[in-house]
Amino acid sequence: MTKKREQQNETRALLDQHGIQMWSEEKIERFRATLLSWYDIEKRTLPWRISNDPYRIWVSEIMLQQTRVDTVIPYYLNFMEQFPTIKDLSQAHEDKLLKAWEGLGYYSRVRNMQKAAKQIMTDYEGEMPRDPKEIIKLSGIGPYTAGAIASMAFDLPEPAVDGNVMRVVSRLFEIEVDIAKPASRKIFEAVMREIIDPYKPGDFNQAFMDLGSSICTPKNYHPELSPIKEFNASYINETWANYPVKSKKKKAVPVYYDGFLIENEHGEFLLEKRPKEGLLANMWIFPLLEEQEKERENTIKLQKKLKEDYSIEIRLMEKSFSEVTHIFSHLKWTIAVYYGKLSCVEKVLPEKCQWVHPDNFNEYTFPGPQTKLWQSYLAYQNMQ
DNA sequence: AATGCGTGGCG
DNA sequence: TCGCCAAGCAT
Repeated sequence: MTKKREQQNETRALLDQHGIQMWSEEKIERFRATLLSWYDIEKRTLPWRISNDPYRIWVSEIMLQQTRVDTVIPYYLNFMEQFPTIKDLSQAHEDKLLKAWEGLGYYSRVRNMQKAAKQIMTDYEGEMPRDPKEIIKLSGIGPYTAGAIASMAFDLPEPAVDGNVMRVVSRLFEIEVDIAKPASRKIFEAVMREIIDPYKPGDFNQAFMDLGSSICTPKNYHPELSPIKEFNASYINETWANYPVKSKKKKAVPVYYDGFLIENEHGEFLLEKRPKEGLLANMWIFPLLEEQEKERENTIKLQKKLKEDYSIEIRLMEKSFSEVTHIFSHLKWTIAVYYGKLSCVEKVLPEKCQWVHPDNFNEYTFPGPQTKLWQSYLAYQNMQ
């Protein structure tokens, strides 16, 4: 038995197991033609669609992970200008990379991408490997991105299953599995392997993305407007409101901080570099002290803590002048913001800390909460 | 498998 | 205001 036949038997078994009735070969071919002719007319012109260069496609796919197209475009143009080749990326300074990513979120993406660029330089002579099994070994590249690169850059009939594909396919075939579960991805890959166009796999995959973001949307969905409505079982059976099945996310856990804008006699503020792993790794932020409760410490206690943790002596204002909130995927920060004047110059700051003048803030990479803290201070100053 | 990891837009 | 989302991956 050939490998291909073996794989086909496996995918068929998976489909049977979940009660998914695969289309006839004739229907599959009609579907491909319908979808691709819609895509030919309606496809968006995007900066990463002007060539099949695997590097350009790779960068776009990493940026687009959990991120909207409109947000990505300016970052993408800037990034490609600063780091036009895999070699440039592999040799870049990490601070410069992080700065280019500032505001995009999920910052480990860019560190993983550089790690992968180095892997490509050493293991693949500076060229993206063509084999999906090799592509997926690269840092930061998972099943979706590997499939996207293989199909778009190398014309290989590989599925690229993301949220769009799961949503569209679950409606097409009335698939009941919960798309929030990691294990569900394999079901959708099996379907896509059956129906993907072997001649235009890249366009086929991208057509699902464009359809998913324009017509087959999560909300305000109008199946009657879809170019593939005649293939859509949930439309024909009027069950489309039930798909996709998706369990709820847990809500962000509240965390409370006091944040400190501490100014020295040169008009510089104390910044702290976050640890090299975890949330907002390697980014710069004003000192924060965590509170157990929403209840705030008094000024004396905070001054004492700051002396212990940062070996600085300050005159702190009596009350915080504002409150800043920031919601991450899994955390909700609430920060009471204080202003303080350095009263005593200490000999040794902690390694992670620096005094920085606001004129030079743009040389440092700030995460969202840090930007909000600074904005709240500027607004407070304008009130005075 | 479940959790950690950002941000901005929208109803 | 808040919940949900948008082209996922590492661990």
